[in-house]
Amino acid sequence: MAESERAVPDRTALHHSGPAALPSRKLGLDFFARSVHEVAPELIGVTLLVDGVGGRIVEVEAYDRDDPASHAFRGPTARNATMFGPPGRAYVYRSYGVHWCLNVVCDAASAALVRALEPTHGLDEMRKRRRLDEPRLLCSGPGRLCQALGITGEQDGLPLDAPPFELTASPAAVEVAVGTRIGITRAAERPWRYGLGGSRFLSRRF
DNA sequence: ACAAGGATGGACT
DNA sequence: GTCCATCCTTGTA
Repeated sequence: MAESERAVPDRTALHHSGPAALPSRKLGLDFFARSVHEVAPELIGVTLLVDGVGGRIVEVEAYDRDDPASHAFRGPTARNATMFGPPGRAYVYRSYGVHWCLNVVCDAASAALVRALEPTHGLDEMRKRRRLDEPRLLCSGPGRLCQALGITGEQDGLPLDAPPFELTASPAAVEVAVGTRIGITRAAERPWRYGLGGSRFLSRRF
């Protein structure tokens, strides 16, 4: 089969209706106590705030226990301890010695990497932290959004249903684009990247 | 003890 | 497109 004919999931789409009809419903720990493969797509459209600064999640990736690309693949270590703890916590790790990346811990040592937000709250604070004005570049990437929201290793292990975190379900139904994950070498073909296909705030187009 | 390399981003050609 | 800063984690000896 020619490379161009290979079945790629990038144009696939699915839907989630939002966890409830109630607008502004805060996500409790039970939301995260499921397979990351259920949770990750439902995170699209969720508003993520840290001390009131943040926005709407437009891109995430799923990593599970039997996933060669996951930090949890080789079992518990000091770094990934949070992934093996209870669901609903923030797993924050340092990437390339420079950046911080935020994950939402789900069931069974799985987690969803939050890769991009559409900034909606605290734009000025984000601009200050990022030393950059352009809204499009504030949170379009896992390292960028952590810098914009002030997330560091200090938040590793903290529960997501309490300050400084606040996660609020989307009031509306969302169409979710699906694609392959970015920046990994192992298990790179798994279609575990989810996002708002048309968003200008993605780290990369679907 | 040591070397390899990474779930990135910014600068540059 | 390419290069690489920077440092911590991990695998291996």
